[in-house]
Amino acid sequence: MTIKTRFAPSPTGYLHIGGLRTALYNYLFTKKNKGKFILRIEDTDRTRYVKDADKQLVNTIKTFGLNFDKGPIYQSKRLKIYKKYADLLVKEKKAYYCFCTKERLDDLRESQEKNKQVPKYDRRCLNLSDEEIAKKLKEKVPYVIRMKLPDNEIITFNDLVYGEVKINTNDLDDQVLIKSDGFPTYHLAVVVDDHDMDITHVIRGEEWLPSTPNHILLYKMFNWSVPNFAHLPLLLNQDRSKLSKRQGDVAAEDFIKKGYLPQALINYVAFLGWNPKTEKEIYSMSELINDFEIPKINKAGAVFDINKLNWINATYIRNIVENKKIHQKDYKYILNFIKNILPNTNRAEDILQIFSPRLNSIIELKELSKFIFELPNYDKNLLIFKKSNIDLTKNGLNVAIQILNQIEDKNWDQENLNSVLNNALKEKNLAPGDVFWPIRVALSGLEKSPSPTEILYLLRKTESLKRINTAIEKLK
RNA sequence: GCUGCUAUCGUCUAGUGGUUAGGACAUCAGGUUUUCAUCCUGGCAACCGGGGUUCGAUUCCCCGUAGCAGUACCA
Repeated sequence: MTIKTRFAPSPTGYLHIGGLRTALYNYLFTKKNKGKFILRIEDTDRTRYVKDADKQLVNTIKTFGLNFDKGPIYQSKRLKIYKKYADLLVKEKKAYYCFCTKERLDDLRESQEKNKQVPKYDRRCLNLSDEEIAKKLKEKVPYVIRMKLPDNEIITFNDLVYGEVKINTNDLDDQVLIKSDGFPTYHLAVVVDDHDMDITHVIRGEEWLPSTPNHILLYKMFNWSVPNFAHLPLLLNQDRSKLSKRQGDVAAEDFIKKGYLPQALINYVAFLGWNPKTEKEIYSMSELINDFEIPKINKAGAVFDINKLNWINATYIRNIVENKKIHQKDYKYILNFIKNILPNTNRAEDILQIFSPRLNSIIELKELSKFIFELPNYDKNLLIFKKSNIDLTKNGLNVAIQILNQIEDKNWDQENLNSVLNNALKEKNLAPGDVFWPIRVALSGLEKSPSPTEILYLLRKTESLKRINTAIEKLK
């Protein structure tokens, strides 16, 4: 049997990082088993619909390389199908019309909570006579359709991640299937669609575990075969609550905008709740596909840790820059990113080369490279190395000016700069701290920066000499 | 409240009826270096608690405890 999975986000905005992981696991499982992966847009809540969020979602999923075989399929275009099935259940007395108003439902819940009862629908409309129903329908009283749960029945299912789960129907509610606006709820739509699309494995977040019995009941009411379920442990904030926007970025797009590489994010997110049981940490998509197995998924929620993401992203960046020939596409991606955040330079490649070892995300380049475009104000004492003094520093800078001046523009590269400076150091018997340190400060104005030869190279001759002269002036 | 799920370093995790409980991130210290970063070396750091079962339990069972989720005409 062909494996079929789906990722089914609702278009309420960005792609949540948890959603990204759900999509990823679906994708990995599907590819591993040579199945089909469907994208379905669950747009049944018109009040939460965000314009074009669906397009954004599709784009984002694609930038992560999670290509789907079919879709996107929109639930809002399948209204008739859901209604047909809901009507069928009503006809078979497996579901019923409910005319209760929102107000009554709210009051009911309130009083139940006050009396420490389980808040659930009291089935007032279950026993309406056919005449009463017909009358209300004729009067166009708004209604919903609710599923009728069996009493005191234990629903057992075998979750691929959590194992055997048992829930008594008495603890469940008669879920609404069709809302008063005619749209289906998630519960109906998900069951109808997953059946309709021959989904074999439903891989979704753990928050759905408690309502899975409702879904199973629905499958049984329709006489459909029940798919496999694999519920995924939740992604958590630092305080272990469900990952939410409150405590930092949760939109996958935001990470991309900050210069996290899609493959790094994929790599990181894959390891949140799943582990290949090896000690390898860096996995490409194809390696993930190869090693992915549902039994290796953990049960406990995982805290999203930006530190580890930073490390993985930094590792990817360094690797791509060090092996740019192998990773040409990724290298270009980074360069393009740099051109976007630093539009006023034609030195993107040199900047990347020099700063890549100190980058967690590409956006950090903006801050790190600032001094190249504008020399910051700095205290003249910063020019003097801790083991040196003002006279030695002045001397060092003057020597630097002299020898740098002799270097021709065409020879102005790191290797040459380095050897010329080192030779001068030897010949004149100067300490590195009297030459390299003050040059570096003169050029960057910073306490911490890349090495002097790197900055000299970035700044080129004219600007470098100008900045060193400025430093000498400061020391007078 | 009710129902369900979960529980190994701060974090992500590996692992076992007998282990010095392993790795990675973070952190700390040292080395390299003109600073920073990279890189290298090393250190600190965990089996939620209580009962069983057992010669022996972090591992199996039970009970607690804690955390989380669900409890919508949201998904």
